[in-house]
Amino acid sequence: MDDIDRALVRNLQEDAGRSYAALGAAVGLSAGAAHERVRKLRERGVIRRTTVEVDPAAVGSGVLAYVMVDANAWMGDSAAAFAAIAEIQEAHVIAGSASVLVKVRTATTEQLQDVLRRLYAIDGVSGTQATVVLETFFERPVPL
Amino acid sequence: MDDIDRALVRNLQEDAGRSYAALGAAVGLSAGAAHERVRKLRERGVIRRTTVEVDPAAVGSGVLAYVMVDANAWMGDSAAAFAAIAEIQEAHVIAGSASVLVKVRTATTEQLQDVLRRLYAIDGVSGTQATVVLETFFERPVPL
DNA sequence: ACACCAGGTGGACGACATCGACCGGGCGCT
DNA sequence: AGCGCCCGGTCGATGTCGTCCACCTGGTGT
Repeated sequence: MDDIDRALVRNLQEDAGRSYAALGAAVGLSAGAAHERVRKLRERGVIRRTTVEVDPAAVGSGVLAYVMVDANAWMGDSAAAFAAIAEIQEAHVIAGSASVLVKVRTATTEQLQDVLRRLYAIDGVSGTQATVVLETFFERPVPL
Repeated sequence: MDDIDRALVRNLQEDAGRSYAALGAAVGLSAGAAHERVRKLRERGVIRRTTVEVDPAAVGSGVLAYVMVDANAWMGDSAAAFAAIAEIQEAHVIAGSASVLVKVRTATTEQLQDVLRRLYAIDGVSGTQATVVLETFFERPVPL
């Protein structure tokens, strides 16, 4: 994981469709060498997968909210219960007054309310506090 | 934006490296037709870009925190000020007691503290409340 | 000083993206 | 209702690119 690897990852974050020849040229390597390094980055799990960034509003998820979930029980083993709610994009166990922080995307605020209802149905959940996003300044890849 | 488009996007979210032939087969179309639909999805901005998902811990961003930023002024035009802090991965204007919610990734808690210091330096920022993530259950693509 | 090896180069081969010519079915117009 | 237009599809040709391999080189440890 040297500077060249970091440059490769940065390039792929910008555009994963870039050719290995272009990738190599960008970091001063041949196409074959660039290919080999990227292969190893995948193998090591540094690169998890190559995916596509979607405009949430265009696919019917115009409403974004963060929900602090309070609990009266140990939530460490409840990942599956949160994953079962399709509208939840992220779920984290947090330090602080609440127990879990989830990121929710829905089409409407009514559907957001429905997600809150389903959150309450999870074992151990004692309360929620939703924060609705008014405007997203930016969302960008993991920093290097 | 019909069911076929949704299926295509779902497939590309899973693996953007999939061939157009495989993509077409998955939705009952020829490679050419699949290619054309994906091209239009990009053109329309439904697909913003094709990128690579990176393991944050592997690139020196093992600490994740959400920070509620309080302000005593209108923050609507301050996107650039937040974008200038490289460790900030997301920044949203929110409804509620705080003004802005930011997602921060750093290597250490010391660096997190430094980010908080730089947040205070932004015009209009009057306070911060950081929530450190202990464990991430999951992070997944925008739901369809 | 020598041998080993991780990591790089360049070329060959096959697969895949990309484009164009052609086709069919749905919709609006007369 | 009939006609023609056009969006969106299939199929096939072409060139680029990913992928693999054989060979090379510079650094490291004994």
